Amino acid sequence: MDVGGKPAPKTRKTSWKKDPAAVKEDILEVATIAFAAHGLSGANINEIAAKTETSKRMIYYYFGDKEGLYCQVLERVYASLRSSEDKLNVAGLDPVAALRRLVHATFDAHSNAPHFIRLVMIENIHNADYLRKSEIVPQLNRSIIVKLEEVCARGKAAGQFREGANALQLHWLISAFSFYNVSNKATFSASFGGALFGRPAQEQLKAQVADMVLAAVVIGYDPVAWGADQSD
Amino acid sequence: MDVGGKPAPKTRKTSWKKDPAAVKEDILEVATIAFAAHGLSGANINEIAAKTETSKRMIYYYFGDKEGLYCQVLERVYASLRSSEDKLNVAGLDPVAALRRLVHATFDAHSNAPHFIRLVMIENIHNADYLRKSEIVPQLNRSIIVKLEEVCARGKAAGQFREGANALQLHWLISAFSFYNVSNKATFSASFGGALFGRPAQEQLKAQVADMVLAAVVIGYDPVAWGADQSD
DNA sequence: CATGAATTTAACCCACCGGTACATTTTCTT
DNA sequence: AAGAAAATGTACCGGTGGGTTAAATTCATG
Repeated sequence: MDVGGKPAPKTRKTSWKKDPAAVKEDILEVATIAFAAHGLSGANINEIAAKTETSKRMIYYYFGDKEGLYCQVLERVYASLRSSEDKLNVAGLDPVAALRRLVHATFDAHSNAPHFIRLVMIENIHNADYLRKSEIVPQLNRSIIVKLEEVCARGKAAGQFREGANALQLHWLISAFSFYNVSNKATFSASFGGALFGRPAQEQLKAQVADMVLAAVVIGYDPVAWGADQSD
Repeated sequence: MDVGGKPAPKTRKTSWKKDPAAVKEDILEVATIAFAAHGLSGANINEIAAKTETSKRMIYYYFGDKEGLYCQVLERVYASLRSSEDKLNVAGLDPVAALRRLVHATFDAHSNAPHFIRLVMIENIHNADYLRKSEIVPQLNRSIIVKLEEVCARGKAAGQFREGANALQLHWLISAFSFYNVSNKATFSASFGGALFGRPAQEQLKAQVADMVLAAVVIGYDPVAWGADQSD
């Protein structure tokens, strides 16, 4: 009955909010930070609840248990990163420029999404047990592959890309750089110093990485960034 | 009596062993697996103790507390990986071949050291707080940089490598591939399928990665592996 | 306003687990 | 043999923290 859906959820009458969506969002926001900081077993539900506008009981009311909360945090953060990737439009660009733009954007997106990185690290510690249960994540991830496939196809059609160029492998390559750069910053710095993680070094790294990817895919590409400054 | 120092550790008189080193090793071995599997907070001391030849009491006797145990596990696993790297001798090889060999070896070493990978991941979750306290790890890590520097120097002297080639950046590149390939296997497979993680695909990936690194560093290098099979 | 469903509060429970107390056994030294 | 020191066994503690119980409050609806 009544197709129009529920009455606009914004109408708060007197004292209470009765705004479940907002409460859930609040919990997810806090939980994201907590799980990203301490992991699944390391995060503390009481602490999470304390930083919330609501109470521990509500966490269990809406999410069932700790794992349920964790799963939704995971899905939310995946969706957020992929949506930031989707904003990128490379359809009009020359394939080489498009690919370079994609590499730069992925590198930056990872740099700017530390919560995502940490949660994926944590999920890998758990052998992706929770991610595998998700129905939305695999679908989310299609989009980046589609985008790369499209660029590859155009590059090959233009005779610029090698025939072996492969979207999945490309994504693996680009992700490896971009992910490791954030995920292993702590141990890498502890082992070798922080020289690579300052502003200029990161820009140079980004340019070099793009150059490497292009050199791998583009026929006769002549890398320029290695040892030189390069901007987009 | 007896010459050679302590009485051969095998001579058990009556009941006890009196072999603290072996007991510690046993504990570290079990703890490595446990911490790698569940993380610092996730691992359970009682469980670790149960899988040991000895008792929980001994863990605290030798390692003080959980964190003390974790730290020694971490150092042990770092030492193990680096020592496997040290076995590799590239001094006699042409710089290009030497670098390719180094990439391949690093890739394989990471593939074959899942415990190391997981513990480094876990340590990154903890912002390398424990690694930073270690005195031996930074020293261990010098050796790989030294080796790369030596190859770079030879490559430049021979006019084969770009002047911008830099050992630290190279190590970062090589590690990024090799590490990500193992660390993110679970989530990557969950997201995009396991196609890249079978035997042949891994070999191809390894060859392509080596090709990319070489293309970045070697003047006028013409990549061959992208899309073709290539062995070492 | 009565009713019942949705939402929220406060107090509580209790298993688990990191860590310890204390006694005891074995080995080493002399 | 004796005593010190190292190594080990056993039993226990107590707080932490995930999860629950039951009752109260709010809101939509008739």
